[in-house]
Amino acid sequence: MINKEEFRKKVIISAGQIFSRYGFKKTTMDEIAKALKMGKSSIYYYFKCKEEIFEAVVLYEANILRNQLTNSIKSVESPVEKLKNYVFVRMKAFEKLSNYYNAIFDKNLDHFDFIERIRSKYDREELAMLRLIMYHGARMKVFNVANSEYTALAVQTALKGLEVPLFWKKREVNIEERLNGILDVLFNGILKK
Amino acid sequence: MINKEEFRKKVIISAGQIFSRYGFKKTTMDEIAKALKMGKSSIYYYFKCKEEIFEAVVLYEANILRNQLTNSIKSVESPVEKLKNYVFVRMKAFEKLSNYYNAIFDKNLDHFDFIERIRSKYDREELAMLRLIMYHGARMKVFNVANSEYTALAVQTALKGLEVPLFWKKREVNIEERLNGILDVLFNGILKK
DNA sequence: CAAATTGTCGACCGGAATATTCGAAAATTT
DNA sequence: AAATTTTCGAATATTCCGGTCGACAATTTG
Repeated sequence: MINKEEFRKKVIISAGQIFSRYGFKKTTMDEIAKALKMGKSSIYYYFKCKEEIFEAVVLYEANILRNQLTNSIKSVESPVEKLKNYVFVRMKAFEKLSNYYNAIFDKNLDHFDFIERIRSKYDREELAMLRLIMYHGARMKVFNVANSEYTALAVQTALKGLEVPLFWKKREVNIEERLNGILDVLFNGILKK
Repeated sequence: MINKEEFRKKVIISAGQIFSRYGFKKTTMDEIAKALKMGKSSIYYYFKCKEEIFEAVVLYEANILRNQLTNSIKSVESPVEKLKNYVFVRMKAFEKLSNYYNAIFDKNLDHFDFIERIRSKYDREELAMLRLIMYHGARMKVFNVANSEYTALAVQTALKGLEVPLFWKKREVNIEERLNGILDVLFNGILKK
């Protein structure tokens, strides 16, 4: 291997797929090793413990999500489209990530405080992005928002409401439907008539 | 509970969902019990062991599949449609079932010989269905098959080829695409010009 | 080349998780 | 109220799995 960092990334990607399928607890080091065609012990040369791998995976995925979101709003001009894109990409990502969360909320609440740190950092970033969208929409006289800060917060809260059924395994509920509902209400309450 | 059989069915359905998600090994009796809102020990009143539950689940699912397949070919008249329906239903089912198999093929090859028994019985039934379709198609002068027995065997072999990437976790490959490819080739080689 | 460093791995350990048992007791039937 | 069926908590037995260790292969250094 040329580079230690290089190999760590390989592990992260490989382990990420398994974690996302089975969650933290149900994923074994043996599986990760086998997926890498490697002895289990070798992995410990690159990572201190299983938890460290998980942490790296979450960090990595969070980064990808951030980029996807940024791109999704840069790719269109209209504020409406920006918001729509943002919300859809976000939901898609969280749907995929729900497995990670299911695993965490199981028991190990004490450990994994790093998840909370990532989460709150991400929350702040999200708020900034949403505020930007709101501000931009207001500037272009498409949105009717008095205070973009507060409106962004409201939107964020609504989006979080969508996560709940995603993580609380009530899969029957059609998320897409709800999402469209929220967007509909949102726009009709926000758009200039 | 009115009836022991009734309750066994409840267990089978509930456990089936968990097995299909996590496979045999990664599914715990605790999870099954919790899903049933029941003490773990109570389940042992109805089933001898975890393996017996799994066996019952597989049996149950195989039965459902058989019915779905029978219905799918009864629901249309045209031989082409019959074959198409059959193949699609079959693939859909196997996609769903792939988790069971992943779990089994992992290590426990010694146990679970009952799977092989089910499998070979199912194979024979499938062959019979396919032969019927072939025969019917020939009768209606839509298919150009000399020996429906051999043609059915060929079709079955092709279908099994589709399973491989399904179970061997090469999820990237688009199965639907391959399936359409196979059907295309199949019909153009089989249909009367 | 040899010494040092880096990387890989099999074998092993101990604690945790988990399947299964058991007896007691609740619930239901007789 | 006795008998039977069903449930369950606690205990047990067993397997699993994260992590360690030392040997050694591979590579680098000098």
